[in-house]
Amino acid sequence: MTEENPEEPAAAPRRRGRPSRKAASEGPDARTRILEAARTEFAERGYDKTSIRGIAKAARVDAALVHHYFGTKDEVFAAAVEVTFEPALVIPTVLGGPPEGLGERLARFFLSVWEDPGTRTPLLAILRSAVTHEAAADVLRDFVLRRLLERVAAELDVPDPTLRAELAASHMLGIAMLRYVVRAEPLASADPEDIVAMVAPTLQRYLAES
Amino acid sequence: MTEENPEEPAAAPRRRGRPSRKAASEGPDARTRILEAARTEFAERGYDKTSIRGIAKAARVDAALVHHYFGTKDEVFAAAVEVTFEPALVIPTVLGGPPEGLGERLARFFLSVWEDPGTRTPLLAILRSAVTHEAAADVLRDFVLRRLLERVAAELDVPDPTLRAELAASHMLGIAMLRYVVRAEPLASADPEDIVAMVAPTLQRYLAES
DNA sequence: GTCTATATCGTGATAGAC
DNA sequence: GTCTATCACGATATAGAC
Repeated sequence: MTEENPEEPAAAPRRRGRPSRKAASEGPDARTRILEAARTEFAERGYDKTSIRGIAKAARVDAALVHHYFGTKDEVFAAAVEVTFEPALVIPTVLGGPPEGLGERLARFFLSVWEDPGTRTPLLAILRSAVTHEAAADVLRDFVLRRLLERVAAELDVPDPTLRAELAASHMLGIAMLRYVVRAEPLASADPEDIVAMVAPTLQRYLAES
Repeated sequence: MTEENPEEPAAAPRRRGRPSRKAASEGPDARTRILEAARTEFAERGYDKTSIRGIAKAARVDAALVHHYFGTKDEVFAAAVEVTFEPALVIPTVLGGPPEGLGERLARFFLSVWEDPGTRTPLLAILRSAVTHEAAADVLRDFVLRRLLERVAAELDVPDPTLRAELAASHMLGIAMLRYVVRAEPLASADPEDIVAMVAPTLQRYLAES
């Protein structure tokens, strides 16, 4: 993991003549590269172990440039995990439709979000960091949980809707931990649809059954 | 008396005259104090943010003494979370008794372990560290999960027993995350028995129902 | 046994040259 | 805009005095 970078498209064959001025800055511009590098670094290492220098190296820029664009490390993190993640998006997808399919729709939506690397990376960054970094824990509590749970809970016709919604969330969080963070078998290699089939009835009971 | 409580940084009033040689070594001996301090430090801050100096300060000893007794930081961590946690203990308690009460016994056992600070602290240390520190993740995978799950799974009379046992574990892990690590409401303040009542049927379904 | 002193390194952040 | 140079700090770990 020294020089090669995932973004670099297929090691172009060695060109002759004078090197292009853009040789070291192919692909997206520096700002975007920094943001992407920050996301994957925070996702893989968590907040504490991620360094500005490490982000800079992954983005193939100078460390000072990271500060120049984003300021402090906290601000880099905030920018990296700032999720458009509009919670409204989940409402029609999951809550719409027949109530008896709620658990299955939620389980499938949850897994699809985590199976897609594009959406998984910032979530991993938040999860890996929330355990020790208070600002990340705030993001998890206030955005991922509160804004989402209170909307879901508002639609439920059960006693203790917020507690039930949170228990459902705790199960999904635990699955994310074991499957994507700790990578414990057999869950880490299980077929997503098998997980959906097993988990859906649980979510259904929490959210729709009294 | 909490005179040697690590949370209270030695609030002893400033004494006059020549310091007693024992002033800094009241209570348990240094080795025990270091171990206890290490447990709470790792539990509260996670592996990365915990420093040998911090442990030494909490234990009111010199930092070099920590190295002298336990070696490197990794070895301090291993000693701190080395859980006697005999998995055999859980077998009769939980698996014994009528099968239809399995979920409830497991839920109650799980919460009792986490509600007791004595058993919670090393588990918190493992959980907070496993997210970023590979050695801690190994402990979580190999000891807390594998040794426990494979015994439980061996007793189950359902298809996919290990996957089902792990799904049950994922739910409990998620509850531990939200209640004890992230402290998200309303789960963080919920009555343990209410949680048992809600979660028991879920565990029951995973472990005993086909 | 305990602690002082230190070697060595990596961190976040800033100032300022080009 | 980009990068060099540097500051101030705290980390692990060790050598060795008493």
